[in-house]
Amino acid sequence: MAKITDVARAAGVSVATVSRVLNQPGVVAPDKRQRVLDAVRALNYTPNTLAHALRAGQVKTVALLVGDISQPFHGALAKALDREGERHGYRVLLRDLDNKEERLVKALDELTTSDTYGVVLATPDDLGMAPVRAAITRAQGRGLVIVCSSQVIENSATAAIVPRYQAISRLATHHLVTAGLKSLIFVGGSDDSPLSRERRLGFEHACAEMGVSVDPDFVLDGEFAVEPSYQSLRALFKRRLGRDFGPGSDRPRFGIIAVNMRMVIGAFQAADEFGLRVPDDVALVCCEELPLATEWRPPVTTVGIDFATLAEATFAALIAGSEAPAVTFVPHRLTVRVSSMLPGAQAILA
Amino acid sequence: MAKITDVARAAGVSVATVSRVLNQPGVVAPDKRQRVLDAVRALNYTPNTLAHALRAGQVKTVALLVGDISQPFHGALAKALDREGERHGYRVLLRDLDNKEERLVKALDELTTSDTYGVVLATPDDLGMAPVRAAITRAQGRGLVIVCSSQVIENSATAAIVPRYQAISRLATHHLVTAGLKSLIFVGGSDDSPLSRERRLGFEHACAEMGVSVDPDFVLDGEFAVEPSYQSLRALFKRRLGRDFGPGSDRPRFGIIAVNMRMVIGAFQAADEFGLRVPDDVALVCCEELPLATEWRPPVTTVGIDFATLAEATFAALIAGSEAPAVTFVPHRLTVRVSSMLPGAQAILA
DNA sequence: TTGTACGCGTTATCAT
DNA sequence: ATGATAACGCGTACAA
Repeated sequence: MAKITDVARAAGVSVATVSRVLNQPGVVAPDKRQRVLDAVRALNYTPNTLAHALRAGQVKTVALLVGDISQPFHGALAKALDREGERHGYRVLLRDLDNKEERLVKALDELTTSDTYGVVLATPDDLGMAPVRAAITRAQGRGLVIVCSSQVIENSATAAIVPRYQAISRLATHHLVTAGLKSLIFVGGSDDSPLSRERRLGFEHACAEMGVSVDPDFVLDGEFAVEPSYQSLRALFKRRLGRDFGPGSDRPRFGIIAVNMRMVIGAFQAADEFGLRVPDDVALVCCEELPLATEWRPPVTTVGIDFATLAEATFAALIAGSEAPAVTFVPHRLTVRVSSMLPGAQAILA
Repeated sequence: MAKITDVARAAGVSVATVSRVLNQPGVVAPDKRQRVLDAVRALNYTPNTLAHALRAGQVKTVALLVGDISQPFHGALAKALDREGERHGYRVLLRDLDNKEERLVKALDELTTSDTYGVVLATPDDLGMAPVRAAITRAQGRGLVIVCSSQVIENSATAAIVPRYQAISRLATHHLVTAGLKSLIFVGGSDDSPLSRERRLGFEHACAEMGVSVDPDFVLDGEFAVEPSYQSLRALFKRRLGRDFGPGSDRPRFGIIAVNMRMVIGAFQAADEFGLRVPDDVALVCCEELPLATEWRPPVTTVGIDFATLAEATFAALIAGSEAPAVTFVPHRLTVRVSSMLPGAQAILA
């Protein structure tokens, strides 16, 4: 509660001197400097952030507008951003959008440069719609720096920090084909979403490259959730299992590429219901890297990005402001775990 | 970027009138009032939050200090707090503690009344340690309102908003015993944690009340994670399954009470490995209510609190400040799902 | 009802 | 090297 004038009085100097001691050390004479520091300690003085920011005309806060913070993926992102922000002296304001477009527009319209230096957009939902783009433009017009950590927004001057979605599902598919699998199931999202389309293309391209045919029936919409993934896989198994792919007479293994961990869970449950074991009967890869993938039994092979790297690139773009590149790609990584290993290979892990 | 003086000039009035139009509607003459509102629109004026707060001496931001935001439980809490804060005009600043005591102390020491109105503490870790209590006291001395949404902090003037942990595990246990189960396994945490002790007591009290004996071997430490829960259950099954409890000759069902969803996952995996089906061979209850419990297959019976209610009580305590009651209990609820149903009863759901 | 002027706590400019 | 003071944008007491 002590202010700079109190410190000045206690130290017997002017407020200007106190300010200098704190901000331009070395300019003030050693004796006065010491007296000021003593007074600061004695009075337990802390500069008023508000007054500082008002004077400086800049706030060290970034708003994280996130689709659904109760999803571990977004939680991990928030965590990484908080850590990275700490390094740069920024704080993170959290706004949960509940995956609603109108909440995003409202949240954007409420932000000001007096609250917030910049905004991090992170939602899988399509941000290309006119109302959203308009809200982004308005916010930018108010001087806010906006960065999107999930997708490239077409026709928008918003810096994007994105994984290569297509390359990720392509690598995941490649991994399974390399392991000798010929029958592959892709559990993705609806083609309405540009991101989902990207991922499906990655799957199909990889299959084409590797000479594996894609049965349209094997491309499923799991709606990014457990139940629909389970249901669609179950339906597929009912129709085709033992006829077109394993386990039939010779029980050939087949593969599943699932986009996120919830879809992986759905896949495990469907497989389980048909007596299929992972990885003995089914090899499985997930296109996002979360702690749960490691904790799962068997541990799940993933192709994913590192959240710390994503956060780092995001802050770099925020700080660069309008100087930031339009698109920054975040590298991804294939982490092979038991879920996609040949039964014989697992022992080598130990 | 327009300021109040710009609006005043455009409307041909003084800044005081503009301020009044915005803050004390009804005081200003209708014609001037309209001119001001028009000017506000035309200039796209937004009051400067910083200057406003500086003048008002109060900030409408609360800091959420959370153990690990990548856990869905904490994510759900953050989401609910964001929503409730919105209702009261507050924003939520997120700080992830990574379950580290020193991070908590540091985060608390960095907060000021010029940044933050109050602080919500939410971590399962023990907050009773001296360094933490000291940091809390320091923060309170600086005028911050502190509320703890996870536990009662002994010897501290911090308002607590807490579930009745003991009652929750007790109700979960009661539910299983009522369903006719005599062999119960409790997957909890280490007794080092006060919260874990509470939960274990709830389990034991319920057993005592219901005349069910507690085998100390059946009280496990799952460390709040998948793998340890899986391992400890697996070890127990190896030693005792088919000897002391089902499935033996007559395959009696038995029950598992697990504290959180990660432990439930571990339990499912251990059960699966021994060919035990939920709920046919094992009935299962989880002591926290998360979306994943519903999505799981089979859906998991839970005893848990409602996050919206928790958030509501938390903000009530924040706003009440020193007038807030020392402890506010959040009601819990038993939601019976398939995981604990008798095989015959499941059909009735449909 | 309306306008003038001051203060919120800082920092930077300008003298000294 | 140091001190007095203006300015950041707003709300309100006081005067008119």
